[in-house]
Amino acid sequence: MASIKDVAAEAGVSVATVSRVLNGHPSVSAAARARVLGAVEALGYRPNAVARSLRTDQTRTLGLVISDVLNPYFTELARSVEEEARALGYSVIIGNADERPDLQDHHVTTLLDRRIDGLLVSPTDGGSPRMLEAARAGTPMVFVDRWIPGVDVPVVRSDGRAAVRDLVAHLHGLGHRRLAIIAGPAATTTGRERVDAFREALGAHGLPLPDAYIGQGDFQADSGRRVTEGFLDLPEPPEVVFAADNLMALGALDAVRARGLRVPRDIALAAFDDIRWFVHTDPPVTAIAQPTGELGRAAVRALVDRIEGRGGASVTLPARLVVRRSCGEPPASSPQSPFPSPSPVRRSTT
Amino acid sequence: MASIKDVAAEAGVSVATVSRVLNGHPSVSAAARARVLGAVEALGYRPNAVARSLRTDQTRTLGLVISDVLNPYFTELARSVEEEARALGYSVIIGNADERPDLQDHHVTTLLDRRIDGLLVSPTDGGSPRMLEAARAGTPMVFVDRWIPGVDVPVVRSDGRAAVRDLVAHLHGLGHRRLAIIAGPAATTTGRERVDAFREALGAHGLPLPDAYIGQGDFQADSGRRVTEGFLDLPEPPEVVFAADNLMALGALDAVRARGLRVPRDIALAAFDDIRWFVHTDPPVTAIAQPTGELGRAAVRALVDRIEGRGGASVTLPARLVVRRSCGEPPASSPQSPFPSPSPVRRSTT
DNA sequence: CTGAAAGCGCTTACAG
DNA sequence: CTGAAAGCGCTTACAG
Repeated sequence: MASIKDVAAEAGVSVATVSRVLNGHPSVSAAARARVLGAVEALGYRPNAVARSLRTDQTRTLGLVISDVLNPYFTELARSVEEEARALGYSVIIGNADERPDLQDHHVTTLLDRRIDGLLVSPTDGGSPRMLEAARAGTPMVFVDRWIPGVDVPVVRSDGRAAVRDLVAHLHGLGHRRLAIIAGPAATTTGRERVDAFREALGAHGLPLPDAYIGQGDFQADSGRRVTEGFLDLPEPPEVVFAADNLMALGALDAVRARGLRVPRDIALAAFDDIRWFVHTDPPVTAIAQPTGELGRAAVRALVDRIEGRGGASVTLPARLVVRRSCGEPPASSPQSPFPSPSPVRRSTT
Repeated sequence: MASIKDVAAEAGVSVATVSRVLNGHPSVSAAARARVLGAVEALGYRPNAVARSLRTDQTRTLGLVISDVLNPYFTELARSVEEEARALGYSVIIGNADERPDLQDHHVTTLLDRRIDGLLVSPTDGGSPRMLEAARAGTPMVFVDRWIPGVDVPVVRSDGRAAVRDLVAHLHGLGHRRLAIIAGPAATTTGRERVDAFREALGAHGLPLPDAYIGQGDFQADSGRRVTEGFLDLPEPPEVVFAADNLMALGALDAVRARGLRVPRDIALAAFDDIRWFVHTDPPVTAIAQPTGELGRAAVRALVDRIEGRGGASVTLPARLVVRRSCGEPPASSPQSPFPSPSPVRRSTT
């Protein structure tokens, strides 16, 4: 592969001059510029990004460590991250943690070894020593979706509390009183918060959240299936299951179907995170939708601000409830939302 | 960040010795090794991968350019690729082309500039000059899922011909005679092949595939919706729509639902590529399943074989039909597959 | 077993 | 406007 030396030789100038025209430095004569450009063209020369990075100490690359690529929520997040990064002149390298702290740590280490300019992470746990150390050492970093309390890093996420309140009001209005949740790992903020928000919302209606109705999942489908089976085996099974993410909702559907039961007749289902397939499932699933694309873009902007020394602040965006049919038929009489709500609620038209 | 010089100073040895212990070179005294390791630990030293790559001319990194991250098929492929690569000591950088040749070219260029050791690509088109040039210049490369005819690069893919034959036999057995297809882009091999296989299978049953029953899609959901609307507007709409990938099937479901029609009562639906949600859609969707994980792993093995000078050959794996209910109820009388088939056919139990 | 030195492909003060 | 030179952080013959 042609190097800058080859170009210099071909153009009859020094490598310094070649470098200057390549980097748009103003002080190069038109003649020299033309000869260099000609040589670049003739040789099909492309600068070696590795050498450039070593010299300039910047890679123009962002690292993104997501919890699970197989989760459509994160996949959409990753897409918007890459898009915004590209618009700002950065590449992104994605590491998939598969919800495993050890894999997360592997990717954080690899990314740091490659000297990425900044790190975007949705932590699966409280953070490995390596990650915490990087944050402390000042590596530009921002948390997205999930975060680690006590670490001084901006957080870009959505707040689902109001939407969870709307969901519980919706369920209560439908006559449901025994509500259960498939929780995410307690080691994650979203794992804890969604349970807290759910419990708080139940409390507002005078409803309890007994321990038996809190199933411990790990944000992946199998755990949703397993927890749902447990719920169904209870002497008094819940009337509604709220899955804290879309994959656990998938697992719940698997479990319900495997028993020959029907949603919502035998048990109602709702999920955190909305995905396109929820419109076409049997029945369509009521879900809480996050502004995923906006989250990804905001996270990149915050990170690039950090990298380029412009601060970079936390951002919190609201989530919203999308009512479909998996919790029972809403009263047909009411064209309006059947419960008072301070936050935007959309009744799906599909 | 500590460099190798700092470690050498801390350990009281030369950088050459530090490098040797870091790389497991045998000729280092036990004492020197211990001091170096101690210094590494004390300083929290991590080798700079950028510098190492520049010096050794290898990055231990694979590039993967996929057609669309939002497509679960590619997402699963990417996951298995990363997994196998990691097992072999490589990282992978994913580029998402979003089915756009210009974006694909952007990622190929970026990846090549970063001097990845090898490139895995599922081309969205006939290949940009840059990609073709890289292949000709001997950059280790393998095509996965889709490929470019005439380019001397191994191809790892699955052959859906037999499964498409099984599908058509299934549809024919159910009494369907007017079968339509939502095709992928003609610029892609899978786009062309699935239509060819479908036409050929129809021919074997004496059925035509009129032009009006070939809708041009682009493997993304919106095109599936649009094409399906066109089919439904036909004076004589088809009885079955076969979507050449899962996203176009999603779009087809959108279109059918928007008209207040039902699958399979009003129109039957089948898809290429099986995804977990197809079990829970209304109705469950009959699909052709690829051995996606195995494809990803085989592709990585082939690529690493190329990189490490061990050849690296093409691999073709069979796809298989998974019958569900979206094409009509199969005759309940037959516990066996209702059609003769040389390839493995699984009747889904879900 | 060990170190001094060259060199990977760039960029960038510095001097002219 | 231009070039010679230093240097980014490593690895690896070469000599001892």
